Amino acid sequence: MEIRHVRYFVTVAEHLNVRQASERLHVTQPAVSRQIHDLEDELGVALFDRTARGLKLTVPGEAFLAEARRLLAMAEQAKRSARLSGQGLAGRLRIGMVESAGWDGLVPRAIGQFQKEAPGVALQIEPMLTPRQLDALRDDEIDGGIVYALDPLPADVEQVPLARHDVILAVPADAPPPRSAAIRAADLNGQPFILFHRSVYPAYHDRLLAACQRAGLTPRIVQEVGSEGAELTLVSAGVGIAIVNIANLARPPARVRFVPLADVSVPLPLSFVRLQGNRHPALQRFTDGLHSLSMADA
Amino acid sequence: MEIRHVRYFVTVAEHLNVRQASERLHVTQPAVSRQIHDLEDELGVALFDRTARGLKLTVPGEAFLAEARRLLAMAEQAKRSARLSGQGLAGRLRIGMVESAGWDGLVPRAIGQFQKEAPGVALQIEPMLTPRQLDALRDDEIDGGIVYALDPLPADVEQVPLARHDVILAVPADAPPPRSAAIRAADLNGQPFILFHRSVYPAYHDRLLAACQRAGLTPRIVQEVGSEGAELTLVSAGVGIAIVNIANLARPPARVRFVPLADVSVPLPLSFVRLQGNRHPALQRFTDGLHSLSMADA
DNA sequence: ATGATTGATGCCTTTAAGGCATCGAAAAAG
DNA sequence: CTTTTTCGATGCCTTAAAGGCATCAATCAT
Repeated sequence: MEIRHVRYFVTVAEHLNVRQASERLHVTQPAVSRQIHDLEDELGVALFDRTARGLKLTVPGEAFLAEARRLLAMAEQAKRSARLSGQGLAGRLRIGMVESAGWDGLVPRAIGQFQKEAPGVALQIEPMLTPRQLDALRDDEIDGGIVYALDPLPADVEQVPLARHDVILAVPADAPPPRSAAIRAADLNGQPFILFHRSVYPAYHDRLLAACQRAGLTPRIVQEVGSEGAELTLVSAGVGIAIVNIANLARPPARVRFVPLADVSVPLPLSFVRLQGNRHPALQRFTDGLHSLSMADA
Repeated sequence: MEIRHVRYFVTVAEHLNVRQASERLHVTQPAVSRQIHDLEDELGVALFDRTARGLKLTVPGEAFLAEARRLLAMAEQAKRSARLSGQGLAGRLRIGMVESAGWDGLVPRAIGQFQKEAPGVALQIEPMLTPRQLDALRDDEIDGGIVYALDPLPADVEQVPLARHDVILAVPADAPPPRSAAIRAADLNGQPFILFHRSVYPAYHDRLLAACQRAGLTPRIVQEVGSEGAELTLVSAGVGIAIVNIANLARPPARVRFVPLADVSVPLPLSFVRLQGNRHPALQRFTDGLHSLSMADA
């Protein structure tokens, strides 16, 4: 039994007339007649009663008709599903993302645009720090990632540069306002510092401290925490000050004031990454969207 | 796209190896290879990534695989459904029945046996009087009927004789017991009679009265009702006596006593009827069951 | 290096679907 | 009641497509 048999059968059952059905199917009447007979032979059951005025469905014919209609619908569904998936318009797309990338700038715009042009894709944004994302890519837990590319990336990882973030000083809102618009790092020696623990993101940790050293600052670290969010919580509480991602300007905590640092810079290249040769169509569509938006920005 | 393409695809997807799949499918490797390519061409999507070590499903391939499995299952289901229906082992069977036929004898046994051998068939028993059943047969409201064949049946109705019922006298339980085992009709002249209205079943009505006349009884009818059940209700209430179907012996009302009539007989040939040429497989199976049981009885 | 896999391809055979002409039966029209 | 039309079925041939065989190129394992 092939789909053709089923298609012919349903058409004949709808017309109860072989000739009309054959016209609709764009084949000759004997061809349809024979296919119906072949189908009946295979099923071992008469699907129609033949009369001089046309055909009449038998009881097994009616039973088969109901199933046949569902079968044809499902065949169409299968084709559509594969095609949509091939165009990146259906399925699931798992994207890892450093939290700070989502608050403003290119990334939220890209996500919005993608959901508009591919509403059939279930976009799963997974908040993750950069090192974890690179592992997740390998283990096929995510299809793409939005990371800070501090270390050189593995050779089989493709990269789309998105933005360049940097760091800024966060101080309690009730601290005395700085004398100038930007603070010099050396003036912060002795102040209580809050920092994330090195294991969270070693490369970032190392570069941040190196930049401070270069500017003549050896921060007196009073507390180490697990995330940048936790740093800002402690700054809000007045426990100390911290050097954090400039992206936090787009989501300022009420009790924190941000102050530019004149002589400390840790370039944070925000990038979209994916495994080279990954042919996931929705991923390709997402990548293209990012590309065109980052072109437009530049 | 034909079912063959889908079947080949699923087999290849399960082995991720064209040669192994081709062995399983009992065709050569190039044949499978080509069918998969044809399918991909039609869908406009690569379903597999080809590597030197074998194949790997693409994202659209995975999407299609899920649908393809359901499609194959449904194709099998459709075939099975038609075949079972053809053997009278699935579907629905609507049987009209005069109520009194179901209480005892061949009919309940036949129904029980049928449900045992064809549990997939939904057997719908529709209680109906004989004239209504003959109309219902015509209008395709029922597939077969269990009737009293008093009048000659229409030419296009087939008949399986099942049993011969007759009539019996029903009197209130608290009436004085009869002097002899059987009563003579003439002794009932003047007694209050309850009868069903002629329109309910004219042929039965006429024969019953004719049989009474022959035995010298002109019943004094005090009430006409719509069914035999209603007659027995009034007999229970002591309103009068009635001549009813002997099948009521198998379901005696508490306040009614049945007494044989020595000289009144209205043969009631219980028959199974169906339209000639009706090829309904479950109906055929049901008819065969009745036939074999009625043979066994005789 | 080399032999053993892998899937792909060219060429041919075989199978089956499709087309044309026609048949026989039955209903509709005369 | 005959004639005509319409119905699906069938025989014969053509065409299209699936299948088989031999072979290839690429890759991996030895």
